[in-house]
Amino acid sequence: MPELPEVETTVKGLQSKVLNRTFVDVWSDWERMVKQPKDFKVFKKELKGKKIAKVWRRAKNVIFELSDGYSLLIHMKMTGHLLCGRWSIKQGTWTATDDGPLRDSINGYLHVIFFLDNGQMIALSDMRKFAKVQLWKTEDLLNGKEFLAWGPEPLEKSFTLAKFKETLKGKKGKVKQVIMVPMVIAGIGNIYASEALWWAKIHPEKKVDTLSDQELKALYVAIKKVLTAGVNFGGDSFSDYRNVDGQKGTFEGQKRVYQMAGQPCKKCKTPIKRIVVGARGTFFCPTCQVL
DNA sequence: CCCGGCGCCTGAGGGC
DNA sequence: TGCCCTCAGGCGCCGG
Repeated sequence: MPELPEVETTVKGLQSKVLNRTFVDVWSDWERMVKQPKDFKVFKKELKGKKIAKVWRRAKNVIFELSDGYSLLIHMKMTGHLLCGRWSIKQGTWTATDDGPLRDSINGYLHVIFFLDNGQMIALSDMRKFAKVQLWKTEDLLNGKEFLAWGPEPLEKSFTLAKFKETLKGKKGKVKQVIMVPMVIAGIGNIYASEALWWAKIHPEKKVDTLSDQELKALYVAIKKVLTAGVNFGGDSFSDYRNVDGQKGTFEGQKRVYQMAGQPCKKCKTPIKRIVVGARGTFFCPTCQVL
């Protein structure tokens, strides 16, 4: 699912394809994905004619900075991904008009398609329909309650060990749950949380306020390590995630625990265990990661 | 205030 | 073979 590395990969792909293009139209067969403005007709009217000046990422959101002081924000949630290609719409259903990114069935759930002025399109494919699309005045977005509340970006230079410790200070609960909260740290989801904790040799259910200085440092290093690897390998290869060309990432070989229950730990050969933490599947080595 | 649980969705997979 | 039930999962929100 799209976490920081997957969203980052999507953003890079978009930067290479859609900068300086202008939105000329937008189609949807599931208009409730557009949350702001709530009325799809208004959304369409406001988006038309806006030019893409910049594409960037904040937390797990893709943000298109547009002309006239607007920004388009897309959160892909679990099964969403953005594809670049060409489609035609007839009687409310879409058809691909080139052999673009529809490489496998998971790409075939297009629910919002943005049309650009050069005939190119950006499509939001999302099997589960959880994705969220919002158009804001950039100023309102940047000063919005939600935007301001997001935690630090773990791959930014300003995210130092001291900053990380400060971030976790006073937090309670199980470490895995805490590092997955967007308002604590941005961009870490279920996959990379399990992976980071394995590298740091910390049990996912260990209370965050009982972590030693050494463990905090190990976790800090591990978070940066797995997210950086995720970006470098173009995102994960085992979820519904696809890049803008419809292809999987190549993180597969880097994976150590996620969805590997029963397989031997890469450090000690103990079978990886699956437990549920905060209603989410969680994978760890019961020997390397003790409570 | 903190934590658990729900809602939004639908394909996959298990049971019978 | 096919139907039905359950589950996964980001994350905001609600209720205890």
